[in-house]
Amino acid sequence: MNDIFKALNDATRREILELLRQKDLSAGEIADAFSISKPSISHHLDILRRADLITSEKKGQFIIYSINTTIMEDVLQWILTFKK
Amino acid sequence: MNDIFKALNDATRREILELLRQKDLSAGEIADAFSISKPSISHHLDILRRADLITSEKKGQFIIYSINTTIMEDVLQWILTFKK
DNA sequence: TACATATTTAGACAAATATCTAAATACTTT
DNA sequence: AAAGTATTTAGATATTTGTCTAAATATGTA
Repeated sequence: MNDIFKALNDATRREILELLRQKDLSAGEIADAFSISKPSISHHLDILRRADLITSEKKGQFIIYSINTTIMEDVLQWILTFKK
Repeated sequence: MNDIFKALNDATRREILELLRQKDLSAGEIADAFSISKPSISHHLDILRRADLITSEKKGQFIIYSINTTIMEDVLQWILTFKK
């Protein structure tokens, strides 16, 4: 739970999730969407992956990232305990 | 939105919200629930208040904190865009 | 008014974080 | 095999963050 909130506590990472919500993307494609260096994006992807918010799969020369929405369920449940 | 995720990105602050979910508490009562100093708790309360996750009201010598669940709605909506 | 209680503000410090450049690794193509 | 492309790892650095102690502010009570 700590890892998830930590991962979500960064605007760049939240934007990465919003991109991946639409479709799977390679690390390079993700990096192209931002004006920060590829190593920095790689680091963000690592944090998201550790939190299980995304998964990665090697496709030849590329590494394709996908969102894992099931983990969002945990956050959802936590938030829901406050509603009402 | 950034402020909210920032506020939620700390186990102590999330526990404070869980306490306040049950009932309003004074700053001192909140501090008593943790083993960190009162100034540190005061700082956490400030961050939660800035994020609008809690409100405070002076009652004589005490400051009573209450949870503001309406702000949780924003997080909820953000999370929900990822479900399904 | 003087003292006690409740809370915050100020200032310092160590740990964590986001970023960068340079180098390493892995795959593809010529 | 050599060169090019994609991505990560390593190491450095500046900023942010969580915590502390000491002091300040505000309220209540003797």
